[in-house]
Amino acid sequence: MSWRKETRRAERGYHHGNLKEALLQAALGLIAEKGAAGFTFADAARMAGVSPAAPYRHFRDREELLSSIAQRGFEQFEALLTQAWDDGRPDTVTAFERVGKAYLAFARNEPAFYSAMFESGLPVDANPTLMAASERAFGIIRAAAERLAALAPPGTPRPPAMMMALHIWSMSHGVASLFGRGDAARRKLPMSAEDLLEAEVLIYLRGLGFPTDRRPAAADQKPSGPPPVPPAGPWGTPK
Amino acid sequence: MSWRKETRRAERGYHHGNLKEALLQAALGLIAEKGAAGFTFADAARMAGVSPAAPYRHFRDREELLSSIAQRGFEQFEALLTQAWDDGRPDTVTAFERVGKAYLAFARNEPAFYSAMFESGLPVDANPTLMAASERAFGIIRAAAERLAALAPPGTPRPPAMMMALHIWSMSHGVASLFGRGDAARRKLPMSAEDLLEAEVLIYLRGLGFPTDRRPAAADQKPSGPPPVPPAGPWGTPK
DNA sequence: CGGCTCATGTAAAAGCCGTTCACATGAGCT
DNA sequence: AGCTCATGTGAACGGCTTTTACATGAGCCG
Repeated sequence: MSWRKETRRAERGYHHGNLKEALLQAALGLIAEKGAAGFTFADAARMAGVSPAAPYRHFRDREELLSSIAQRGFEQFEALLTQAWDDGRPDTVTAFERVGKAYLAFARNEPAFYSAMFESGLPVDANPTLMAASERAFGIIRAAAERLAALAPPGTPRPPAMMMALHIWSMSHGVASLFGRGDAARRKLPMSAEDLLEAEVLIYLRGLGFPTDRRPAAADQKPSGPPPVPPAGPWGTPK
Repeated sequence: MSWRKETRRAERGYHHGNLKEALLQAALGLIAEKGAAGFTFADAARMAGVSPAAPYRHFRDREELLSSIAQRGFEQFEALLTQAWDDGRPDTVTAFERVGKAYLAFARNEPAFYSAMFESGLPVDANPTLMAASERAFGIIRAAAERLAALAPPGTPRPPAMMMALHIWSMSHGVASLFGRGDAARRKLPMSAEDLLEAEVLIYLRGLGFPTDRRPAAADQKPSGPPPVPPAGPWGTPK
């Protein structure tokens, strides 16, 4: 029996022992449930079994708790994007699309973090730590764009990597915000958010001159290996 | 001296005369100032010079006021998009891009409406009237995409208009959300949000096979007339 | 072990907000 | 003139945020 030294039992005595962490977890659950706006400091305290004033020993105010969550969110986000990018393996275009999908997956699987990070209205640029975490996450997208830009087909002007990164970011964020959430503000879609974004990115990359129809950028990585399943095109099979 | 029969003078007697409208205006200002989350029912009442209970004669609760504002927002949004689209004049691609810019302009110029419509977390799909207004606004983008899809270059499979519309919407929304606001959550950009979106849409359209470098789709409208200023490409002059 | 100290938690209170209800007012109609 | 009902008021309830004074006990020092 693993007796985690945690929020088990209300008779934990006067001192909680791990309140800060418990509050963060409680808040995460509450935000996922009722949105960043509906989340309540007092509720988190109640859920942790402490008085409404206790949280103030660990967070200056409600906003700082939110910031902490956003901070963690950006860190997890960065980790997820890093993993998705996987340093561009097996090939740059494939990895690039995986990053886009990871963005969506994060929005869908971690609505609380996503909400705190992008929809809570907290001033990201006012908090240097938060800002830095945000920049690091975006840095992954930017690094991926850098690699992709370097593979621009010869003869065409090379697209600025920063611009590409911003474009990919805005596409991912737009799709995630409009269609990628569990049930809030959902709209009827003829396709999944994932497919929508994938097609969008593919069309965009094609617009930059990247070959995307068959094996993408075969000269990119080691030229051997089994060819991935060739997609029929950016929007399924044209009938 | 135009004595508008409005919120002039506090001595308006027991009855305000135009409270509903005054509340909407007050709320609009407050939301623009402090965000949809920070906006307060009591504050709106105070600003209109009535007691905190008065608004309940005109709105079931705070959320209904927010809904009303979102409703109006979608209507103005639709009007703006309609005007920008201008039935595809002078040519489809130009008008299409104008729609994208109008989206951005709306987000920038009407932050309160935009906030209520997209960032307030209100359940759009739970309110049929609101939903309908939202659909009508999106309908403009969809109609524009329809016209554009019909012009797809021969020989290539014709892209589904709905998909194009969703793509354009997500791009516009993504750029607007991330970079297009006054000062909240602003990020440093190497270019304006407008230019960023324009380049994004151009690259996307090119990816669909539309000619966008010189005179866009010259065969689209009346073939004569002065050629518009030819853009150097989607991302300025390659140096 | 005894005692000190300080981080951590509590209780109470002030001020705000949303919401409701009984009541007041007066605009508009007959 | 008088009636009626939409519209506004005041007071009250419960909940939230935040502050302040006080309580507790974990960890350290001798």
